[in-house]
Amino acid sequence: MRLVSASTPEPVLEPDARTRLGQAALEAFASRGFHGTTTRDISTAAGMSPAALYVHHRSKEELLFELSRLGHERVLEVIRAAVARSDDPAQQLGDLVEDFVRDHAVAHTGARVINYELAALSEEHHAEILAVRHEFDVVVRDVIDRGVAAGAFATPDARMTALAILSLGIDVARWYRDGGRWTPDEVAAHYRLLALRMVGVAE
Amino acid sequence: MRLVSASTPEPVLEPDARTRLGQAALEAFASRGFHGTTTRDISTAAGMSPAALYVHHRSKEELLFELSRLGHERVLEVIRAAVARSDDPAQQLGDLVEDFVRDHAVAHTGARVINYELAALSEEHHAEILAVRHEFDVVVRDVIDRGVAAGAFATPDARMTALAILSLGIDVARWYRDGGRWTPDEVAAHYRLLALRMVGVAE
DNA sequence: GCATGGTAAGCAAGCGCTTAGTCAGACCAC
DNA sequence: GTGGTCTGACTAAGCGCTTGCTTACCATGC
Repeated sequence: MRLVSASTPEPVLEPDARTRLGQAALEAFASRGFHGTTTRDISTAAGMSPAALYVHHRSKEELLFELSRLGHERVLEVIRAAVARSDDPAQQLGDLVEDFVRDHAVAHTGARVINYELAALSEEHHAEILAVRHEFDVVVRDVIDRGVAAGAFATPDARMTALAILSLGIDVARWYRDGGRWTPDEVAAHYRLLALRMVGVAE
Repeated sequence: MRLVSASTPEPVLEPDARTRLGQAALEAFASRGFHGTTTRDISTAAGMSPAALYVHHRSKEELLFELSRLGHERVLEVIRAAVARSDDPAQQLGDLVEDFVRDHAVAHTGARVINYELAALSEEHHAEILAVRHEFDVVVRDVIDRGVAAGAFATPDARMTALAILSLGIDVARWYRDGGRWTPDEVAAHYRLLALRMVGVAE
């Protein structure tokens, strides 16, 4: 979040105040929700006074919006990059699901915020985020459509199948816990198989 | 919720105060979350003063707990009934998913509360709800285990597959909107197919 | 000598919940 | 039936506290 300043190299261990506030807010929003989190929770966790939040952000809502926007754009980049690695629809869908799911397991804190705190955004900010989310659908649906056109996939409703595949990944953010039964890679690999089966690809 | 009183038959159109408070709370919690909902929101929507809430419920949290407990027990009954209708694992899993998904689409308001407001419960109440949710996993896993044992299903990890199938249904509550592109029955039928494919049943 | 980044103190509003009391109907001796 | 008592649902008012956010001010480094 901070512009690089060559004149103050500073230790990597201590991120700047703006970043610390963002991290603290992300964790608080993920565990207690936007309305369950106070500005004092955030600023205290970042080691600052309540007023410091307003030096770096206009409001609590705008801080959520910024975290949400950054998170959504990062995830969109993840799935676009996965699709770009191949021309084969089955490979594309498999890679997309694997990367999407792994990301939701590894970054489940952030993923919880971007998936479950949308309703706390202002109307304008909400609309802006929904536009990015719509791109998720488009990317997945396009891959499925191409797979169907190539005869590799079979599904009675590509749009609903795309939604279901994204659902699978999103819900990982809800239930995944660090140090639980599975690693992110294990979940990702299994979900790749499930998604390919959902579109009718036989092993 | 109200005990029948023969001496005051009253019109069916107007539920009693306790029920109205419950319905108002469910809708408010679903759309704004537990912490985003005030006791004044709830009581006003039920057509009463703020103090009326405390005539029928000990606290806002206990009202959430009661809604959550009732909702979970109802859903558990839905999936148990679906499994009880057949002895064939494929039929059982198909029926279970179809009924579970339809329920989450039709009753998405209640389903949002029971799936996404757990963190607002007290520790004791949370634990009690988790016990019911564990039963969901057990029911689905048992069906899949029996299908695998019978040679009807094939999956590298029955436990994770069970979780993924429940995920699919739970996430319906997040995205489903009344009057949207699909009816609950259409979603349920499609998800039945997806779930059966996920366990390796070919059409 | 002035941005930049921070704080102490506190404001107005809103919060969950309580208190003291009203009122309609059920109950019952007479 | 009638008058008296009791009970349970409900409210007006408000308490003590917390909320998001502001203001006035201070320290540091270019």
